[in-house]
Amino acid sequence: MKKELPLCPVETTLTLIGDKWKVLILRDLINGTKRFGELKKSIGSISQKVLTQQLRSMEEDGLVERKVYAEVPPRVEYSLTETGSSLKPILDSMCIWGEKYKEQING
Amino acid sequence: MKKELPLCPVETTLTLIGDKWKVLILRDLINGTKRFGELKKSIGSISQKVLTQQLRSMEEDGLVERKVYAEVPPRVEYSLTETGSSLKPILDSMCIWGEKYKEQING
DNA sequence: CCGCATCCAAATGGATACTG
DNA sequence: CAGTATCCATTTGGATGCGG
Repeated sequence: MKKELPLCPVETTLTLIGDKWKVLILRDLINGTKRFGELKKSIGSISQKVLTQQLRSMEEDGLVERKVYAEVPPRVEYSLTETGSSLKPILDSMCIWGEKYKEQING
Repeated sequence: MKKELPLCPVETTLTLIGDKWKVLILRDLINGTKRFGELKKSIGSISQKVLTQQLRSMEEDGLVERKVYAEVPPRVEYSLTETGSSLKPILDSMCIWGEKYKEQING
């Protein structure tokens, strides 16, 4: 099921990262490789099913790399691709803006 | 119904603008004040109900200003607040990133 | 440990009809 | 023109149980 890209580039970006879970995953992986279980624990309220879905989707989009180790018990590690890492400045901007906004609200 | 802000600032920002429709509305309004009908026509595939919902939500969040003129037929104009305008750099970054991404894919 | 399959509840969005 | 109200189809996500 190939996603087709929207006409507007802003929308393209949003389609890829504009999701509550995806940004949280990105922020986690920016600090380095993590295992599935670590991600799940770190994000907290996400269900296993949804986390899997999001990771698969981001993998398809070329933002995340998935590495499976043939061990028992199994180990699966996720990391950002170069494309994924290139989103960092945007995430940082969003972070800064979000903080300012919060200040405005709370006075 | 007051929304409570998420813990992570990135998420805060995303809660406010991370929506297919909201970014499109923002991009439209960045170029100046628009009437309801203009927005609807410009965005195209959005339904009246959803456009109203999104605008109301953005108004509550302090991103958009709504101005009603006591005329017949009625005229309602929407514009960005200062807070809303301050999102422009982020939207621009997203736009640029989206274009690069598209090139990579179609490459 | 990681993830798939299934079932089910809730939220979302479109279509339509009606109003000041 | 710019909404509101209602109904309904689709999507989404949580919970649970099973499997490599």
